[in-house]
Amino acid sequence: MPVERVALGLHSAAIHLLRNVRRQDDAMRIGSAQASALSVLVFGGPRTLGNLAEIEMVRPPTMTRIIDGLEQAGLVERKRSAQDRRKVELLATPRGLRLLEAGRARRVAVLSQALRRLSSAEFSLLERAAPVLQRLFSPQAEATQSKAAAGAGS
Amino acid sequence: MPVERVALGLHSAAIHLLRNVRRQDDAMRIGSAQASALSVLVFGGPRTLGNLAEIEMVRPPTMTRIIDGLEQAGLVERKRSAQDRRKVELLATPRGLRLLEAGRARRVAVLSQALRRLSSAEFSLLERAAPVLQRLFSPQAEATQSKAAAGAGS
DNA sequence: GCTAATTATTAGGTATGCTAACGATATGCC
DNA sequence: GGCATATCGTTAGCATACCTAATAATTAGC
Repeated sequence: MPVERVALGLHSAAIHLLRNVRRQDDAMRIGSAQASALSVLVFGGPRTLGNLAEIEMVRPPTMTRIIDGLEQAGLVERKRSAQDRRKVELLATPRGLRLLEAGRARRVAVLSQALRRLSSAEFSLLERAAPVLQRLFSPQAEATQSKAAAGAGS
Repeated sequence: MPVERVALGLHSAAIHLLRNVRRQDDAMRIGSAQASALSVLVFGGPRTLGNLAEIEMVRPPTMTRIIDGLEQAGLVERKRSAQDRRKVELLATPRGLRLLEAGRARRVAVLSQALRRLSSAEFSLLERAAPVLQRLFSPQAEATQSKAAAGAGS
């Protein structure tokens, strides 16, 4: 079955790719869940804690603690909603934005460096494969609305 | 820079791919680190704790506890090496093997199902891209040498 | 045979996930 | 208006997974 051989290959490649890229996040000095949550706030805009928990597919108590850390680090601000005082609005601070952009640049740099080691034929192959891979499990393809385009998830 | 666009695309695709595949692992009732370590033992054969820690890119104390859990669950056996009594040989039990094969089948099924939704041109593209992607961050490409064989780490 | 290196473990810290229970607020129903 | 109920976030307590530092056991070197 070639389908399953390709499936195994893609699975293994994805694991190794992320494993290497993720090392760069250490420089941010925040955990991966924090980085992912922050990226949603930076690239997707302010939202409530519950909404962010849903997007990140974690339970509210988990998000409470993720945000605790980000707030202590001065990367995110909590603000009680005026319309509904049960809700807490979350927004990235300028410092959070700068941190995330620097991290994204580092991640892309690692990947780009690996890509530059390829022959031009191999690179062109990946260039055409990338959009197909993105569609494979794109949020639109599923019923669930998954984490947005963020570009920094974990 | 097309290189960086491809890098971003591959990164995002890898995140979504693994997120979807990993959901299947919940059925195994063991954590992802345990599943990954077990898969190395099953598909790559017995090895020492330190060697496994290196392959999995975690520190020995972390591997000690990962194996603690697997041993308690009856999926892995510890055995002092006869040649060097400092070393601990790890090997998957028959039950560990069965569990992992069932899990692998589920993961591959999810991926294969997604692949089957592609056109034959798209599939053929991924078929050729998969080996290139695997080489991108393959252990051989790095300084380390012993990490090879595994074949299924997660 | 004493010293140094290697291997795994224990101890203790942080981050990330969960459920259950709670306080504060909003909504609905009478 | 007022009470019951639902919703939102938090606290409390538990599990997994990662780390560094220190320790015990064993092997290797001189």
